[in-house]
Amino acid sequence: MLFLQQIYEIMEYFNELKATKIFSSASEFECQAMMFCFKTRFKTFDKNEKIITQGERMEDIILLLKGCAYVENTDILGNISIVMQLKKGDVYGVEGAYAGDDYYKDSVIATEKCLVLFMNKHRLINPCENRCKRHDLVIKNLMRLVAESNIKLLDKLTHLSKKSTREKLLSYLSSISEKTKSNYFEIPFNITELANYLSVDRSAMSNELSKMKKEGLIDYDKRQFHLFNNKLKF
Amino acid sequence: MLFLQQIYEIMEYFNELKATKIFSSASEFECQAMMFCFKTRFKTFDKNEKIITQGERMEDIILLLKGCAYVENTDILGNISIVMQLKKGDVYGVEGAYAGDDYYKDSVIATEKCLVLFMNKHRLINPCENRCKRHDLVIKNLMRLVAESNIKLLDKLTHLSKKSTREKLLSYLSSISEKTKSNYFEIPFNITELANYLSVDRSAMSNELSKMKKEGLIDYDKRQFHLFNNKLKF
DNA sequence: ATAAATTTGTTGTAAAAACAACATTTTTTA
DNA sequence: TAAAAAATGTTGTTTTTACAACAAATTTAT
Repeated sequence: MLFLQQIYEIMEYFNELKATKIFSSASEFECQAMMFCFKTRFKTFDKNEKIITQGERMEDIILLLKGCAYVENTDILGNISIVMQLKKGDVYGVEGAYAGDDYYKDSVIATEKCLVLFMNKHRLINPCENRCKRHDLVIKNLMRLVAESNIKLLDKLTHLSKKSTREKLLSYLSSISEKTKSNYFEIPFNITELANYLSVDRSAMSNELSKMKKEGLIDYDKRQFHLFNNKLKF
Repeated sequence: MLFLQQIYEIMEYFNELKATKIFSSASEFECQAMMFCFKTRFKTFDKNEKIITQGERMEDIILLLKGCAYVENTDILGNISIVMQLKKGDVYGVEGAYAGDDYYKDSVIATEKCLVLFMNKHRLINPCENRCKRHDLVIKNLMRLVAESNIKLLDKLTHLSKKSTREKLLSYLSSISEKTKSNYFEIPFNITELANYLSVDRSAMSNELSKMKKEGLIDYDKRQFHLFNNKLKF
């Protein structure tokens, strides 16, 4: 009964699985095998519903198949902060699982209607006895995800560790410039989001951007930026 | 010839390998097998010598077996910043390898005499055909390392994204308090290092700490801190 | 197409941080 | 153990930032 239900679910949601980084290269049959192997469950959540509750026992890693959610942490003093946003294809819990956490360190809350895949953490992170063929690949994909997240965090830290708003901006903009190999590029944030990303006051940042434009260091319009490296380099 | 040399090297350095997180559970024989599998090379570096050069083609992941080093990045504008410190047992290059980087994104420089193990990144991250028995475990250990690094970075980001020095301090101190499950604890930094970690001016931070002490929020002496939660919570 | 909501740029003010300079204490090392 | 080096605490000054308030522009929804 449960067995059949799972088969049906995978048939129903295979396209969503296929679209994720961690299952992208698996066939429907292989997905089925893994679904049993990882003891998966699909579940839908409404907007504002709690998908994961901070402090509860951590049995599963989740994969967001549809919708958006955010990771929220409440510290010992009761301060609540949004740790990150999750979108389609993102996972939560991998780091904790590998680091040996027994309890969820954050809550995950649906920003809109979500479809979530729960996977048993032990089954997922330990290559299985019967070596279901694609497990190694899933682990590698998982590792890539964590590695990429690491790189993003390190980038952000580089910017945030600059003292002034201007330095933060230049650190950010030049990193984008480096990535795109161009000094004319589009950023993935609007101004408000950028201020939020850099943890600075929006109006102060907007002000600083204006100054930099006046000084001829940069030019910008909406998300389109132009870095005048000749003015910046020595 | 080379073959014999490698055997000798592993015999010579087995204790160092054993002491690292990624090879801790492997026997000498298994280490030998893996060393061939990963095409390893041991190499020593003097103080201030460059172990890895930013921009060069990335073939290897390195594991620091003896000594200390630091990771240094030069951005597009020519600004140099220290990304992190490496100590015995730390690896560099794993994230880049999994993220598919072709070139080293940073330089690694020895702070003192170092012994370094170079491992071919492809061999290391792809479970091998002949399935040398411990490879899976090494990959899992590697993943744990990256996962833990991720958690640390996220922690630091939480603190740095606070706007005021006081908030940064409280965020940091309460996270330690949470980890140690006590409001009386020792921090792993001295005051100067803490200011550096939190990216704030040392003297300003010292001043802020004094104020907080006067206000009865905290008490401290050297690295020993006491958080008065009752004063902090609402 | 219009109204409503959101984002953006600007300004002035108050608060906070960086910076510099220095005396004192602590730690290191010769 | 003495001398040197490094870390720490304190203060005053200058610079920068956050914050608040608001008008203008842009985007979204109806």
